[in-house]
This record gives sequence, structure tokens and C-alpha cells, in this order.
Amino acid sequence: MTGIKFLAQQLNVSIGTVSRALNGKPDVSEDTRQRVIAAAAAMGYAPNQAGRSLRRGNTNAVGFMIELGSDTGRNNDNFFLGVFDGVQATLARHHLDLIVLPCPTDEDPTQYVQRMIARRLVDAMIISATHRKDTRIDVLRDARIPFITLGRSATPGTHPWIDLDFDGVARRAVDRLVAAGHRRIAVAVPSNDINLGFIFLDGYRNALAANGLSFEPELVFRVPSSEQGGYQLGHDLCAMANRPSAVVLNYELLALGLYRRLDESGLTPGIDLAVIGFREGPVSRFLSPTLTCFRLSLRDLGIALGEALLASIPAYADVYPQGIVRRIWPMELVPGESDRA
Amino acid sequence: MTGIKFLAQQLNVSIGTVSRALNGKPDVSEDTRQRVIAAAAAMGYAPNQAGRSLRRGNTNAVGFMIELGSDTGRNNDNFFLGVFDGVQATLARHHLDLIVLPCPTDEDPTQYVQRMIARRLVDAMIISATHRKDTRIDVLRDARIPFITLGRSATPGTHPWIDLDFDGVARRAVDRLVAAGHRRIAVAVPSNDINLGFIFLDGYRNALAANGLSFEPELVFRVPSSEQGGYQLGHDLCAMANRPSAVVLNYELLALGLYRRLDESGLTPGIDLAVIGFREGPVSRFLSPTLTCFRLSLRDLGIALGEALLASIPAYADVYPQGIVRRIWPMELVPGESDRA
DNA sequence: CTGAAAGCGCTTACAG
DNA sequence: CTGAAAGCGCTTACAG
Repeated sequence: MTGIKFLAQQLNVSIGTVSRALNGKPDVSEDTRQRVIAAAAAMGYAPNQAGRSLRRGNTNAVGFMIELGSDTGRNNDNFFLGVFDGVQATLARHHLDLIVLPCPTDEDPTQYVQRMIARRLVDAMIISATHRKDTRIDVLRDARIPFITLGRSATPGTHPWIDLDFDGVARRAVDRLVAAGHRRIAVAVPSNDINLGFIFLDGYRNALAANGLSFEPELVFRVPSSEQGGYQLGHDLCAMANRPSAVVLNYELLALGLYRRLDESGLTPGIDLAVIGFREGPVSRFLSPTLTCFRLSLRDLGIALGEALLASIPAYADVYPQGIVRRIWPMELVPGESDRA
Repeated sequence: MTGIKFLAQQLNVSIGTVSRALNGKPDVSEDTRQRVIAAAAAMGYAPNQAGRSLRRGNTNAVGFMIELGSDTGRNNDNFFLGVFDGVQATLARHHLDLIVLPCPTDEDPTQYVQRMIARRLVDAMIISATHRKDTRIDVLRDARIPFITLGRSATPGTHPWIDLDFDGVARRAVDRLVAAGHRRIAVAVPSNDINLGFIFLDGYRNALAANGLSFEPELVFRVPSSEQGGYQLGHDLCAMANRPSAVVLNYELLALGLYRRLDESGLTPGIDLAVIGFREGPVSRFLSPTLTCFRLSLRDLGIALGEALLASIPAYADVYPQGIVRRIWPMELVPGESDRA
């Protein structure tokens, strides 16, 4: 005798009436509805999700999968928390909850996704850090679960995605450096097969070409997306006979390790080496010199992700009639002191 | 016709037999068990969690609540991701899943907890960033849900907790600075009523007293736990007529803003002002000068959190016979260059 | 406007 | 060793 049964007994009505009153169904007298709502609030009643899910066939929850093991997961600074906030703002409008699903380090991400959707823990999913070939997409597509990816992938599908403008950032960074007179411009990209690395590198190559500069493989540095990776980048740069005069980073925290390594060699960012970082974060503003980078609103990105996901779910398609969203998220240049050289 | 029913029909057995086979019940012939397991794997069957939860009365999931809105939440995802990993390592041994529950910015945390447990989304909870008075604890206690807090609180209860050694860190930092000759030592604590601030400040006061130094209120700086807060701290320090020679931080990222602000005034950490940070992270190692701080293994902390939580759940108490854990988590000093002054 | 009843997908005593 | 059946807590056609 718990839950709705107990509540119904207290009020001397049937459980059906309680359910209808609480779910805002029209065919309940206003008086009864008020009594039920008051009693529910008083005893802190909320419907058991298992019972509701089983009956309705949905969970009213959206899952956001993150990976704990990878570089990209572990070093994301404040990226995800900001995005979660925005996603939730969208979901809250529809009384949906966001549940974050952290894939264990030692579990295969694809298997994890499979397990979560087979258990019907969530109605829809958001996956991030897409790889060039990403089998999670295959699993989600085959399961016919609504999903959106934060990041493009070469794995085909008709799913929606939103991705940061890696291409545009790389191009504008190169253009800006060329305009300032730089001719030997290095680039740092991830050492794993996360898709954004390929896009960033393409943007870099295209920008070089557009500026009449030749692409030199020795100026491409593949380093882990972490402060340590930045340190390694600095180390490699310092060891070069013919050091480039500028470097474009694909991840903002690389700057921290890079700055440190340059300092150890008596070099100053912005004077001895122009640096353009990636995403603006608290770190970029408080480094000395401040980091030239690109701004975006994580919350707005999260809001858009949530909306694009809902747009792909038939039940919400009329509220968000945008169809299948595939969108490059713009980022705005924030000039700093690090590329004055 | 889905799920277990479909599977049973394919195999020409009853759904009861399928369930028993998959759940490792003894009274199933080995031959049948193998056939069922093979078929389940082939069609990617996993029991619908709603059906299972409803019947069993549990969810096999543990919730870890984080707050997106607060300073403490927003600036800590490197902290949490490491802890999640450890918690999951413990839970995985028992086929329990970790589900992260991010409380929306605009929802009251206590109400959020109430809603999550009333819905029976998880069997047990971990809450973090405990406040001095924390009504979430009251709600969880009243609901008789097993839970553990990452952080102590003045709110009473018989629940387990694990907390970082804020007291010990503050004392050792002061002792170390005094040993190096410092007499005017400032401290930075959070500007909100998160409990760790009170503990840290107490440790600082006690250490001053133990070293025969008097406590001066003007040397206590209440700043937000963020890079910006560190910048503000630097600003306040630079404005003082009689500047302290050292400062102890309660949050590692304060160092970043502090370094920047000192730099703007032509001051160098470790020369003009000794700085001892809090938790060792990638940032502390790559700052110039490197930050003297304190080390802990986030994964081990997470493992211990998971174990202590399970120890408080009757069904697991025999595996983890440690009773109600209330434990101060030790942190190890990592000398850096920032307190050489 | 309200109640009685079916049924969502499971697990588990209970028969046989 | 296996099947038939009850029942977990809900929601929702269906009667009245």
C-alpha cells in the first residue's frame, strides 16, 4: 500500500481519479483536482517512474552520454557542465529530465550505448565526442531511438547533429596570422581519431592554400588534448631548427602547457611565438598573455541541442518544426595578447 | 509482442524460463540456458528496466547529483569526472549503473532531490558540495533512501560521508609557510555557505594559534571559487597597504586569476607573494611558477565513495562490512615553485 | 464526473 | 526442469 493507492485511499477516490487529476486530464471536477493536488503535495507524492514508464512506454528522460576514459572526456574543463545547463533548459519546458550517462573507462562505448537503450532507460540520447567512424551511431540508428550527436562523423545516418565550427576557426586563425605577417604557421590537432581533428586540419590546409602558402607536414603536431599535450607541443616546437612563428591550437587548455614550456625556454607567447587558442574559457582570460581565442555560449549550444533533438521526435515535431537539424555552431573571435607577435 | 515475450516465442519456451535463464537462476537446464543466452545476445535483448524495476522494487542505478548553477559546480568538472570513474568501478562489480543527475540552475536543489527520489529513478544517491545547513540531507533521511555525502555538513544525520581533508590542508599550508618565515598569511575561502569553507577557515585559525600567530580578520578573503575569484583576490591583495607575504587558497583555480592579477602589478608568485594552492590538477603543474598544492586520487576517492555507499545498504552490507563510514580523505603535499618566497 | 478493469514487461513463488 | 499466473504502480479506454 504505497504510492497512488495510498493517496487514493486517503482521499476516498479511485486511483484512476488521482491519476487523472494529477496529470491534468480534463474530465475531473475542479474540486476533486484541488483536493488531490493538495494531498499529493502534502505527502510528497510523485508517480513511480517505473510504473509510469511501463504503462506509457516512455521514460520522460533524455540521456547525455559522456566518456570518462578518453582525453576528450577527461579534459573538457567546463565544457559539458555548461552544455548540460542549456539542454536542461529546453527539456524542462516539456517536463523532461536530463540524465547524464557516463560510460565507464573499461566499457566499450558502443556496448554501453546498446545496453542503455535496450534497458529503455531514456527515450532519446545525445552523444558527444564523435569519432570519424562512430559505431554508436549505427547502434542508435538500428534501435530507432531518437538521438543527436554533438559533433559530425563520417558514419552515415539521417540523424541530426550540431558541431562547433572547427573549420571556420582554423581558417580565421590562419587568415589572422597571415594578415599579421606570419608565413610559417603550425597547427596542433588531437592524437586520436576524434572527428573534429580531421575537420580542423582540413580548415587549416584550405586556409593555407587560400593564402598562397604551402602545406608542410612537419608543422602538424598531433598531441593529446590536455595541458600535458600542450607542454609536449611546446617541447617539440622548441626543438625545431626552423621554428614556426605561430601556432593554432585546436583545444584551449593546450595553451597552458605550451605557455609553461615556452617559459622554461625563456620564450614568451605573443612575442616569440604567436598563439591562437580554441575556445574561450576562464583559463584563456587569465593567462598571461591572455589567449586569442573564439567565443561561444555553451548554454545556447545546449538549448539548441535540446531543441534539435526534440525536433527529431515525432511527438514534439510540431513544437519544433525545424526538421532534421544539421548545424555548424558559429564562434566569435576574441582577440587577446597571445598573437601580437 | 516485444522484449521477453518475443524472445520466449522464438525459443518455444515460457517467459518465466527465459527470465530464469538470463538471471542465472539455478533451476534451468544447462541446455535451455545456453539457447536462451545465445538468442538474447543475437537479438540484443536486455530486460526493459521499467518492467524489472516495477517487479523488483529497485532500479539497479545509483544517482550522483551535481549542481550546475553554483560556483562550485560549474568549475569542477575535472573533479567530478575523475570521481565518477571511481564510483563506477565500485558499482560495476555489482552490476549497478551510475547515473549523473544534474540539478537545473533554476530548480531548488532540495526540491530536485525530492522529485528524483519520489520518482524512484535510483536506489541510492550521492550528493556533493554539501552546505553548512543542507536540507537535501533532511529529505534523503526522511525518504529512507540510502545516500552518502561528499562533504560534511552541520545538518545532523546518521548517514555516511567522505570529505577532503580541508582542515589538514589548511594547517599544513600554514605550518609550511610559518616554517619558511612567513608571519602575515592570508587565506581565501568561498563566498557562499558551502561547508568546506568553514572547515578550511577553522584549520587556518587553529594553525595560526598553534604557531603563536594572531588571527586577523582582514587577512580572510571571501571570493567566488573561480578564476575570476582569484583575480579579485589578487586585486584586493595588491590594494593593501600592509600586504601579507603569503596566501593559502582553498580552490586550485583561484591561482590562475591570482597569478594574472599579480603579473599585471609586476609581482611574481613565489617571489613577491608565496602561494599555496589546494588540489593538484593539470593546471597547477603547468602554471609558471608551478603551484605548491595537495594531491589526491580522484578515482580512489570515487571507489571509496561507492564502497561506503554500498556499505550503508543492507543488501550489500555483508560485502562491505565497514558500517557507517565517516572519513576524512587525506591529501599529500606536492611542493611547487609558488611558495619559495 | 468517477470507478472498475485491463495491461505495460518483467520476476518469482507455486504447481506439476 | 518448466509453465501458468500473480502482481509490482501506473495510465487510460470503457462503462455508467
